[in-house]
Amino acid sequence: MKRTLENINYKEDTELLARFAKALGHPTRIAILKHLENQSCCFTGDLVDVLPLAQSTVSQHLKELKNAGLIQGELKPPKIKYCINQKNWERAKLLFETLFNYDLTNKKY
Amino acid sequence: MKRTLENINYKEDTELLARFAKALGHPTRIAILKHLENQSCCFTGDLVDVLPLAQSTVSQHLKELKNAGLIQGELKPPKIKYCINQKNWERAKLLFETLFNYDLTNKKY
DNA sequence: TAATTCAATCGCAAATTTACGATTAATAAT
DNA sequence: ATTATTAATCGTAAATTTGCGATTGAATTA
Repeated sequence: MKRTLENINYKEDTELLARFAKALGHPTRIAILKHLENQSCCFTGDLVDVLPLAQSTVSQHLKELKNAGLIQGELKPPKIKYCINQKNWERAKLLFETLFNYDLTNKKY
Repeated sequence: MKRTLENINYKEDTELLARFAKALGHPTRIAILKHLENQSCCFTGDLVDVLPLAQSTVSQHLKELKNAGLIQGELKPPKIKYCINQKNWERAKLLFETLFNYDLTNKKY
């Protein structure tokens, strides 16, 4: 963005939720996460086989999911085993639930 | 993106979920939606007062939320009243739930 | 009719995202 | 020691996103 002289401070939860949402904001990354849910874990190569994208592109998507904290990689040389980061996955789940269930939780009484 | 000669076809739900997630992928837009949940509905001007952003920028964020189907605008000349699009909101909620509750719904038995 | 109000849109600039091929680094196998 | 395998990273290009001020269009009010 341009001319952003001062940064905006949103609530921490808002920032975090947006971060998670942004990471989920690409069909390839949704597909990766769905695959990880099915397989529990998998190697980068498995995903390259499944997705119609170059290895470097898949690697980049994995990096973004990792940076957002949604997945984690474990070294199994020379491969890397990726799994969903359960702790942050639960965190994300709760943040989305809070957003979508606002009416039920806060407006009923 | 570059050199995308053929488009990738993901499942419809995957595409839709990614679309919703992308729209949620900015703290300003999360803030707008939270505000709409609190107020039920509001005018663009209300949001401009609340957010430390230019009117045109807020308008752009509203446009993205509208394009994703998460909100809808109702003409109340010369103002425009924005509300959450309940139908699509529910759709989004379900798609996120399906993603996050995969283990529970599909792996328990 | 003219002035005012509200919000979308335009035009621009900078940053970020998406994608690819090529290269690199690390490890395993020969 | 050399070769092969795996996946990250680099460099590049194009598209998209984010932000702003200025302008426009629509409708209300004076």
